[in-house]
Amino acid sequence: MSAGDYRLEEQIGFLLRRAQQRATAIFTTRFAGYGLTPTQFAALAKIADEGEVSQNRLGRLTAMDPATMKGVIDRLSERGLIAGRADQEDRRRTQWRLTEPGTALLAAAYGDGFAVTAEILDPLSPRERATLLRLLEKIV
Amino acid sequence: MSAGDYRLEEQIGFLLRRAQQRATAIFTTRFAGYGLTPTQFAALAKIADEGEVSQNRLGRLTAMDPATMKGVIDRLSERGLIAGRADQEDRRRTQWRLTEPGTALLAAAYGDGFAVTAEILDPLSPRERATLLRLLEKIV
DNA sequence: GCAAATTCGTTCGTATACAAACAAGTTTAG
DNA sequence: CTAAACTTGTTTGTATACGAACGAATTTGC
Repeated sequence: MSAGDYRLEEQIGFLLRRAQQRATAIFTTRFAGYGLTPTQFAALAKIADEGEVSQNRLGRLTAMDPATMKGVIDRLSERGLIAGRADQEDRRRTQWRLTEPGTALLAAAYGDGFAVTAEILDPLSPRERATLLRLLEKIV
Repeated sequence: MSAGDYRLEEQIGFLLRRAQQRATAIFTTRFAGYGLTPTQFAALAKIADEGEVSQNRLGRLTAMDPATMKGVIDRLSERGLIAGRADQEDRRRTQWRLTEPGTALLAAAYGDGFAVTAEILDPLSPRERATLLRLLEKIV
């Protein structure tokens, strides 16, 4: 393979990066009123699913490493959207849950979460959407 | 739509983020010896394609905004992989090109660029690979 | 020909993202 | 039982990523 054959635009990594840029841009526009980033929204949604969850477990559920998770938790906590309590069984752990304002904000934002997904996938037919999700699942 | 219907794992934004994480991890492993990040490699490859290119134009070609592009250019320049010269026609512009070490490093790295793409797409059949690229193209 | 609009590049601030190294606590193996 | 291995969470450093605001240079519209 010679250098001249390498076309950046056709590399899966480059396409994934651009697709994520568009997805993030759509999310940012739609969520401007909430002041939530994609990862913050993901964290809130997963805490809601779990009821109460430790920081490391939340990181695994939302695909964030511990160092990244800490920053997200700190910002949500400072805003009063989540609250932590020391775990009695394992003194290394903090268990996090939604506060009342966090629950309310998340309830208000869910609809826009669906709208973001719809807008990202808008250029595709229903069949193509299912195919894309299936193929992405296979390479993650 | 109720809150309970929102499944983070099935949202296209979340899948794109995870897919890019895997792609970046594969790239990082394969390129450890070069000390190049995905964006740095993309910038070098595009400068090679263009011969000489301004900073903003390179940003458009590699899908980086001007603020991001500056950091990438600075790091490549500090390493001596690229060199800039003032544009005579437009005094706001700097034109960037590969240095000899930059050309040599890029030539050595291209093969690993193909290998990264192959490894990311390894779980898919040839037909699925083409489909994935086509669908991603439609949503970027 | 000149004011308005645009482009080029920079700086600042905020938010992921992750490697590496670490302390403290918990679990496991022999 | 206890040393080794592992887990949890933190800190530091580097690298995207981008909004916003800016000065300087160039192009456009009339």
